[in-house]
Amino acid sequence: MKVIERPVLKKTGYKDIKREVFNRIRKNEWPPGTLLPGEVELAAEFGCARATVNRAMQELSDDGIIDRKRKGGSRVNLAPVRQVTFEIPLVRAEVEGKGATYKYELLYNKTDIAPIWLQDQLSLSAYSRVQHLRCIHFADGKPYQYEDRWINHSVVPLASEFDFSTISPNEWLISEVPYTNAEVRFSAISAEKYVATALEVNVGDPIFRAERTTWLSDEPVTFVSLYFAKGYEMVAKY
Amino acid sequence: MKVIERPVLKKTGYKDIKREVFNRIRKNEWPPGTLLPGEVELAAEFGCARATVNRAMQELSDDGIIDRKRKGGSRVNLAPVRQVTFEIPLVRAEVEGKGATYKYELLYNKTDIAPIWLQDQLSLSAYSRVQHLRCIHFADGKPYQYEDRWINHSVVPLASEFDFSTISPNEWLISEVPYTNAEVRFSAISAEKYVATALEVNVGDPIFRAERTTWLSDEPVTFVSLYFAKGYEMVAKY
DNA sequence: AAGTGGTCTAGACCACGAC
DNA sequence: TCGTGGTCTAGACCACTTC
Repeated sequence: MKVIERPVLKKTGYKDIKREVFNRIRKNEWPPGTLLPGEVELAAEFGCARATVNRAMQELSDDGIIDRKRKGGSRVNLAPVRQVTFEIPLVRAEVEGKGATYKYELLYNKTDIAPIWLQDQLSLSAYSRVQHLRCIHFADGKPYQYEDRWINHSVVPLASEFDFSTISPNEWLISEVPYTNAEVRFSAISAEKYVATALEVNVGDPIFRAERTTWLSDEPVTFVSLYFAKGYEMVAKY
Repeated sequence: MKVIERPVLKKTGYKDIKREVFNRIRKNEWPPGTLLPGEVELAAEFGCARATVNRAMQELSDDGIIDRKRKGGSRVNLAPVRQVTFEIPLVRAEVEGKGATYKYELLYNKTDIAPIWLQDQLSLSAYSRVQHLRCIHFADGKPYQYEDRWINHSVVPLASEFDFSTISPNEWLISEVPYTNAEVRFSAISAEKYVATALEVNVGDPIFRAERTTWLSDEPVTFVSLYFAKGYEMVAKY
């Protein structure tokens, strides 16, 4: 008589523990507020080392599912802090990712003293020299995104010499000043004349706008306003 | 003579390693594309166990700074995939967090057969019963967010019995059906009459809208459109 | 003061994937 | 094939916090 072969029983890894704990939480076996068993106890239950349990619980904590405190133990979060994560691709990558042809065009490029509002925005000293660029990104020949950017020359002096007629400031900056900190603000605005013209929409049409300020360890690098074409949607799953 | 006390020299932890490696990358000592030293080598350099280096490098990988492959080693990412993370709080918490007084009002509440477009949106079978709610959230007495929600009764039948006149469907659902999957879409739209009236803005004004579809393991739970008051901004740092 | 999570170690085995 | 990262272990010490 033939013995049915079974796949070898896999050892419980941290992922298994993470899934199992999460399931118990989701099934309300451990409702919000519950004090979970300690790491030692869980390790005993799952028959593994404490370090393995620790990793699983750490990740659940990172994911905002549970809250951990020394001595206090781990508790199921009362108000799960849902967080959405968006990837911020290069415009070019975004356009090409949709299967469209990307085109870029420089509209304006001038270096001068920073206007007052920008000094405020970037905490610049008076008379700082900044480069002002305006450009537009196309998808299949149609305007996709209008970009209005200011670059701080005291941090990125090389910008003055670079030819932005073929490479967009976005792309150049990423290669030149990688790993910056940034703040983004998304909002809905009404298209004013200049933007409306560039994006080929009517004045007053609703526009999805992203404003981003970027620093290289406390030094302001650039401020950019991105105006998206009509119908643009920013999507995320979580 | 008094001896200056120094803090005891701390051992190098995974955070130190992470910071150090990141600094070398940022200083272009290890430019994008560089093949980094292996974990064993780094462990030797930092005088610690491989596991410690491993944790540091894992996090750098999670952060999108480096790319790791078995046998291939770790490389500095060419195109750093920047990602922004937003927290999605309860409206109430959001309003109160701004120091404003929160108020909620139910405008509409009716249960019926799902309209065709919703059947599509949620992959519902025909004749599914859904509850349609409209409500508005105030901050200091001013309209803050208008909510238009549909709840799938076959997943959350209890919704039909619940009194939404004081507790918003948002809050009730989170307590009732926690840890769901969701997809959000943000866009800028033009206020049509009904929304404009509710938010006390002019018809045609630009509105920041979030649409969210929620599932409880493949079962569609709810679809909601959130319309934010004029001037609303969604902010994130990264 | 004591219990819980945070972190490190030294060693081990495994699995992927470049060669 | 075989080097690299992925993961686990058993034990240890430490630091934070609540009691």
